[in-house]
Parts: sequence; structure tokens; C-alpha cells
Amino acid sequence: MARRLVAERGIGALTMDELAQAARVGKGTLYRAFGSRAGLAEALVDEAERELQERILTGPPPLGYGPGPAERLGAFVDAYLAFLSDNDELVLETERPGEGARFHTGAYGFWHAHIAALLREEGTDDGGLRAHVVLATLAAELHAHLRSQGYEPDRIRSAIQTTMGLSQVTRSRRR
Amino acid sequence: MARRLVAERGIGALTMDELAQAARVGKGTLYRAFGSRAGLAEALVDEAERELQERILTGPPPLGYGPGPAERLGAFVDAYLAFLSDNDELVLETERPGEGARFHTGAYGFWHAHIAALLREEGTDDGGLRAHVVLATLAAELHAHLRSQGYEPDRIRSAIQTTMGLSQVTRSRRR
DNA sequence: TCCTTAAGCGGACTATAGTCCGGTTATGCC
DNA sequence: GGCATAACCGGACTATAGTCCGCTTAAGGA
Repeated sequence: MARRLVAERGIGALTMDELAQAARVGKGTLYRAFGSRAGLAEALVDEAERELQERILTGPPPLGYGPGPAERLGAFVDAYLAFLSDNDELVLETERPGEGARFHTGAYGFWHAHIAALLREEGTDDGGLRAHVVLATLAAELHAHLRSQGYEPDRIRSAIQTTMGLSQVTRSRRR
Repeated sequence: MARRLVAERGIGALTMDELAQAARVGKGTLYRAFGSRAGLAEALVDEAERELQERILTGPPPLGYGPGPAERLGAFVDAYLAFLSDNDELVLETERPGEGARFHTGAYGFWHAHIAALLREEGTDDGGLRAHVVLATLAAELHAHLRSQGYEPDRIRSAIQTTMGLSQVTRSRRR
């Protein structure tokens, strides 16, 4: 519907009332369509998420199938961080609410399944649980904070990967 | 003041109005004293936090000074997880809000400094940044979710420690 | 003791997410 | 084409965090 109208203006400081008004629609309709503010943000990042998921499922290595699981994991972290900094505000909105909303989105399920599979493939115990731990490291709020502290994306990527003991993917090793 | 009155009832489903009323005080007073809902929760976990900090600073090894940094890190993760499950609801409240409130509490600063120091002592590069990554792994929301999924504390601890490549502290190794 | 001034209090007020119900429009049957 | 029914819509309403200002009470001076 009017998602694009809305996406163009940025969600940050917009209230749901304003959004509804801008979309020429009642608030009830907005909520029927998206369920919540987080749901709306989710819908707005959806395209970028799918694009990344596509690259994982059918794209070229190292993100897609091909190299060993360690390389793919490194590539995923890399790609996810790029996705995060491109979609900053919306992902933040997506992950905000109280009752662990983050964990119940479809996207979270996808990332989790992907990481868990790679960890198992690597021979790790308890891949499902460890995938949650890896994802905690990729929380939008953390990265918003780190960016605000002036840390460079490359340095962040590298810190996460070494902390996790992931193989250092050296592509795009600037600095 | 009336913190105890309040602590006894649990914060979870209480509104600030109810809290003020229960404390026989106006809402303005409540906000002057604590600044926000998160601030109130912070004040309520304060004692438990200090107790843990005390054990780190002056208590016996492996949490306190003594063994190598790797052991101390493992012990910290262990102790922090225990603290988290004892103070579940309050810490969650503390970490909730929008503008990265979690990162601005005094307690976060302490944990961060402690971890960063241990990492540096271990000879790690970029200890400050990596300490943030480690702390992301200890977010209250994640652990609330994991508990709700039925993961056992020991298993969680072990997953975090192996993910981080921390030395496996074997004390309290049930299962 | 009374008056002046400062500090602190409390509850009415605002902002905003999310709900709900009465009305309106569309659909299908006669 | 007209009516019964269902689907959908919109905005008034509710819940709740956080703000603000007028009033009360305490402190200090004469």
C-alpha cells in the first residue's frame, strides 16, 4: 500500500498517528495491516532481508554454498553487518519491544537456522544454542552504540569474528 | 525510601502510577528520585550488582584477583549468569529502553572495564571493543528467551564460553 | 513569632502505542 | 435492482510513561 510513501520519510521520529495520516488511512487500518510499530518496521526491511537471504541460499560463495562452514560464517557476519548499517533505524525499531519480539520474527528464525546449520556442519555441539549467542553479537542496539562511539565497521567486524573464534575472512581488509 | 515496599511486590506488571500510589507518594516524586522506570529498576538491582562487583574486586579467585585472565573471565561469565537469573525481571527492565540506555548505566561501565582489562591482560587486541561484544552475549533479553525455550543454565554457560573461546571453567559442571 | 524565600511534592497534563466498536462499503442472493 | 450479510475501515478511546506547574512545607532572618 503506502509502505513506500512511508519508507521515504524515515521512521525514526514519526508517530503512528502521523504515519497513518500520511498514508491517508485510519490508525486501525495501519494496525490491521502491520500489527504493531515493530511489524511495520519489519515489513519495511523485508526486501533487504530477502535479498540477503537469497544470496545465502543461491548466491555465490563464500556467502552461498561452496566453501567450508567457517568461511561461510565469516562471510555471513560480514554481510549481516553491512545489512545492519544500511538499515540501521528500521532494524532497531524491529528489535525494540518488550516481550522478546526480536526472537519471534521470521528473519531471526532464518538467520538462526543458517548459523546453526553451519555450526553443526563444522562439528560443533549445540549449534542451535550457539547460534543464538552469535546472533546476540549482531544486535542492532549494540551496533548503533558502537557506531556512535566511533568504532569503524571493519574493526567491529574483526572484533566479532575473533571473539567468536571464526576464521578471519580477509576480503575487504582495509586499514 | 519505599524501594523495599516496591521490591517485594515485583516490578513486572506494575505501572508507575501503581508504584507511586503504593509508596504513598506522587508520581513526580517517584520520577525525581529515579528519573525513569529503568532508573528505578537500576536502583533495585543495585545491591546485587555491588555485591558481585565487590566479589570481583576483593573476593577470592577465580572471580577475584589471582588466577590468569582466562580463568577470571570464565568465572565472571558464570557469576554474571547467576546474577542474571536471580534478577531476571529487574535487569530486563533496566536494559529495555530505546536510546541505548543499557550502555549508559554505571553497572555496564563496570562490567565493560573489567572484561576489557582481562582481555588486555590476556594480550588481546582491542579489548575495549571486544568487551562490548562479550557483554552483548549476556543481554538479559537473550537469556530470558533462552530460559523460556527451556535451555538449562549450565548448557547456556557452556555454549557462551565455548563460543567465546574462553577456557572452560569446570567447576559446577553438572550434567 | 511572623514574614520571606527556597525546596520539595503531588497530581493533573501530555505524548504515544495499541484497541475497539459503530458505520460504511462491497458482495452475493432473490 | 434491491436487500441481507459480511468484510473492512477509521477515528474515538484506553493504557501508560514521562513532564510540569501551582501549592505546601520547611528554613532563615528580623
